[in-house]
Amino acid sequence: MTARPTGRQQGPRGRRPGGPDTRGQILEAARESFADKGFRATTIRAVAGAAGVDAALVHHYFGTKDDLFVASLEISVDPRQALALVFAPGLDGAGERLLGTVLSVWDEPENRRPLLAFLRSSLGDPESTLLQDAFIRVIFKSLRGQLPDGDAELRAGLVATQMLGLLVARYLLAVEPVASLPREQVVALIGPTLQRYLSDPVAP
Amino acid sequence: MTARPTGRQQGPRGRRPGGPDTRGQILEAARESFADKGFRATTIRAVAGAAGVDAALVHHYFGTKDDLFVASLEISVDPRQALALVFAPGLDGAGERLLGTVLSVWDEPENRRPLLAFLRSSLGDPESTLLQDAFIRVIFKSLRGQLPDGDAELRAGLVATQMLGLLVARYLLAVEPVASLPREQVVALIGPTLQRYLSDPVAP
DNA sequence: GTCTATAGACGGATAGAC
DNA sequence: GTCTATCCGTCTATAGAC
Repeated sequence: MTARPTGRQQGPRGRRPGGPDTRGQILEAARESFADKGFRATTIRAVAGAAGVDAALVHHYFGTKDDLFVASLEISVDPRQALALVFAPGLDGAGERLLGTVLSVWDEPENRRPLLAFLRSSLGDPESTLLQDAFIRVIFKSLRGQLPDGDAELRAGLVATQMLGLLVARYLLAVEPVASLPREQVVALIGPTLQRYLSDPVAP
Repeated sequence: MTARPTGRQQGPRGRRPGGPDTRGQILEAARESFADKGFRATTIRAVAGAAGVDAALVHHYFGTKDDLFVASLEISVDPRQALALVFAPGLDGAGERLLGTVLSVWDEPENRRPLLAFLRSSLGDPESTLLQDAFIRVIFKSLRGQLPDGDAELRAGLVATQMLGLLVARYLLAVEPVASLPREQVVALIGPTLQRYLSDPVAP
């Protein structure tokens, strides 16, 4: 569970690990439901049921449904930092490195569900605009900042189309054979596309 | 309104056009809401309100909410037919032709909302699996059928990632500058990617 | 810490009057 | 054709007992 390392508000003087970690179980059930069904279709009651507790307990630990959603979105990577590492060696090969990094984050089991939850809810519920805009803009801006000026905006947009589509097809819709392809093969097939969007001429 | 040309179940001996086409207004309001907010977040009451009628009338014309959704999904193009036309001249240039065709369909005002509604609801509400699978499989199979054998499945999947991502970024999320780019420029920028997925070697 | 009870809203769908 | 009235279900959230 990724709940521990973040050190958020536990119970006032919380129980030591070893007993049944109810809070963690609730959080895990929430991640699963948000990832599979999105924000709206997820009900507190269902989450509580899956965790084997009462609905009121969910509120007790996490507050409102929005709070629960936010709590279930934590991942173990800072996107800006990861992006900086990708572009540190220069623009050459950045397409492959970018893709490899993103896929390795998504393939990490503890990140998968939070990311899926975020992706699905961003696309499905257009009123998540707060988070959506906040997060996407951070990544987008960060990516744009790594590119040479002039066409940076357009290049970042092109990269976004291919990257977004890959994530949707591979993880959200599970379109075969893309979903089952080993990571290295995806990088070999699609990395060059990203590289072209990053460094090929785009002017008319 | 695309309601006329399809000739579905009107009232038993329906009114001639000229009066306020209530049914059409309801349908238009439904398309807008489904496109903007997805299936779940759309309420019959809100649709009725936007159309200036009572909620019961919506049921009277369209039956259940699912029926209304299905009714709002009609577009003026048969995907299989369009695909066949794209691939008729051969594989050369099929990437650009495919992209141009898809974008021209999406840019048609009367198709835009039905397509958006379908895309948003497919991605957001995973229980639309019936429609989702039906439709996507039709397109996917149709596309695959146009490709030389061997890697057809993989090529179709790769094309899907780029196409899907473009549609999501351009129409659903409206990521700039991709959303505002003229169609021809999008074709020039992304068409070659599709062409490579269609005809470049993919074997290791 | 965990649950019972309940308030308060909202939404889909139907019956039937006009 | 259009609306009023209403039933029934589901959901979030809170107060408070154990």
